[in-house]
Amino acid sequence: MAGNTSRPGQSVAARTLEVLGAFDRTHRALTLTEIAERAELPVPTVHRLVRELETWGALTRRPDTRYVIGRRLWDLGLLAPIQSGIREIAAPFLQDLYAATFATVHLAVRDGVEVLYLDRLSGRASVPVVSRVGSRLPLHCTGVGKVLLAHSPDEVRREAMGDLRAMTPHTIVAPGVLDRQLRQIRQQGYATTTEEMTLGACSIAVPIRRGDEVVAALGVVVPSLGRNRATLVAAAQVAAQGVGRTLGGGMPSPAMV
Amino acid sequence: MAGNTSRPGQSVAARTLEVLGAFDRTHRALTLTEIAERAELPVPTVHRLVRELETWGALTRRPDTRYVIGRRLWDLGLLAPIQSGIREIAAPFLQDLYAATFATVHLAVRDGVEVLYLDRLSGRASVPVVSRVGSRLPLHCTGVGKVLLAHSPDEVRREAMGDLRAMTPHTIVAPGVLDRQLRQIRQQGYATTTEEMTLGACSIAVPIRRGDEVVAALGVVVPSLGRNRATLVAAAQVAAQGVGRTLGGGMPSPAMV
DNA sequence: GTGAACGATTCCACTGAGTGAAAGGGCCGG
DNA sequence: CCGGCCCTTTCACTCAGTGGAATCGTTCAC
Repeated sequence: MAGNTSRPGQSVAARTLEVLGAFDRTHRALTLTEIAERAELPVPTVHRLVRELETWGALTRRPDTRYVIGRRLWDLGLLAPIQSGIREIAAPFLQDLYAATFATVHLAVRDGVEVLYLDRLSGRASVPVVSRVGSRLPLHCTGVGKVLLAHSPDEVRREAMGDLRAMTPHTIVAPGVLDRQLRQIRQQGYATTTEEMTLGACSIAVPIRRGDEVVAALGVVVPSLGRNRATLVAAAQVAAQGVGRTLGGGMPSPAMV
Repeated sequence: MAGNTSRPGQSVAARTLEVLGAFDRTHRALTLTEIAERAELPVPTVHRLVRELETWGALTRRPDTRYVIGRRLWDLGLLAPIQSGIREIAAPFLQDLYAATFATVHLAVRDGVEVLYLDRLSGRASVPVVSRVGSRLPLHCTGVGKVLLAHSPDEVRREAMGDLRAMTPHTIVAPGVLDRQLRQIRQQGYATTTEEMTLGACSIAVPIRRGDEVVAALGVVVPSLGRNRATLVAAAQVAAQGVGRTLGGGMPSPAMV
């Protein structure tokens, strides 16, 4: 910045972004001092930046003097290609699937070695689940994750296999067992989980294909699979087919995520 | 900034935000030069800022060298209180309403003298509508808008009445007529529109209350009202009651928007 | 094949915007 | 009334930011 800096080499733009970066899912409302601590910047510096961010609408100040992400950033976030691609196309199909099953329905893509949840519909009566729109979970213990993992490049699969953390006593942590499951998932065209991520929650998931490539996964979460497993799989597959058809068979473009 | 500036008095942070501000619904992917034009900044300056934004994840560069809003800003936008308040609470009720009617369902709040759409569910079979999540429309010609207008402070109503633009031949542009409608909406507890915003689209809308205050509105869009008007009103009211009950009767906090 | 046109990059002499310790307010709770 | 906590403002100090110009890389017309 300009002279007198305690940490030279960091630009003003970077500091501004650090301030925004202080906010996350577990820190949605921060005081000036908290932002300064989390961004590792002096309070007066943060104060100046925060005022500019507030003026522009990136942050909003609540009556209790805490800052929260502002409406303008919300607007901006909605412009991300994530939002306009698969998510919008899939939305009606998710709704149909929800209407047919009244279970929590998920749309997810792979982001590195994690599942990124793009959309979720959950009825009041549904099983409580941890996933939220925008949240990331491990690939190996969720239905959509296993589908995506089964259709990932070897490289990704190897990396993911290296860290099979147990989320519940039912989580599969043996690479051999998981590998056998993945093969089966590719064969039968769907994945299941039984309390592997959350106790009391089971799921089935199917791939969404653009042409030959699996670009996303669609999942249904229920208290137990039992006798309606076939029904759920059928319903999910119909919905996934529909999304895939609407996506078109064209070249998968990175902008469509 | 530092010396040599063509437009002194503008901070680096402000310029960085100008760069982000260059993106909007009709400009989702911009080249460097386009950003520079829209932000009214020299190309090299924008280039430097854009690279920092890309490094941080606020922007993503597509293969065709255009920039789009990045995933990290999407994440950040989801943290806005807009997202976590009414929207999440209402989501299951919207889904129930959708499942019951298979019509496009809206959740909206008033933002100044406009309707801000917080959420939308639309089945494939539904009427095409212009609203999208995050979009804003005039208050006087949409169902949710009329509900919100009917329960607005006099000041807002006066301002909105001053500019009744005709969107279709059916749009109500006479303040007297609209005022009478608003009174009726307050009495009967719901609003209707018939092709006032889009030809071929009618709607009914009901208020969502937190305690006594109307904090949002819930709307259903259908091709025509006809004989199932009563059914739609009933279904929407049940859903709106549910949302209101779940919101709780506490002090309406601005953070909940 | 050539060169005009356009956008993305890089350079670098020039300078005023940014910095942050310190001091000043404002608001509790004790 | 005072001590603690957080927000806000001040201001001497200084180097980060600026942007015109030059360069590089494509694409496209002829």
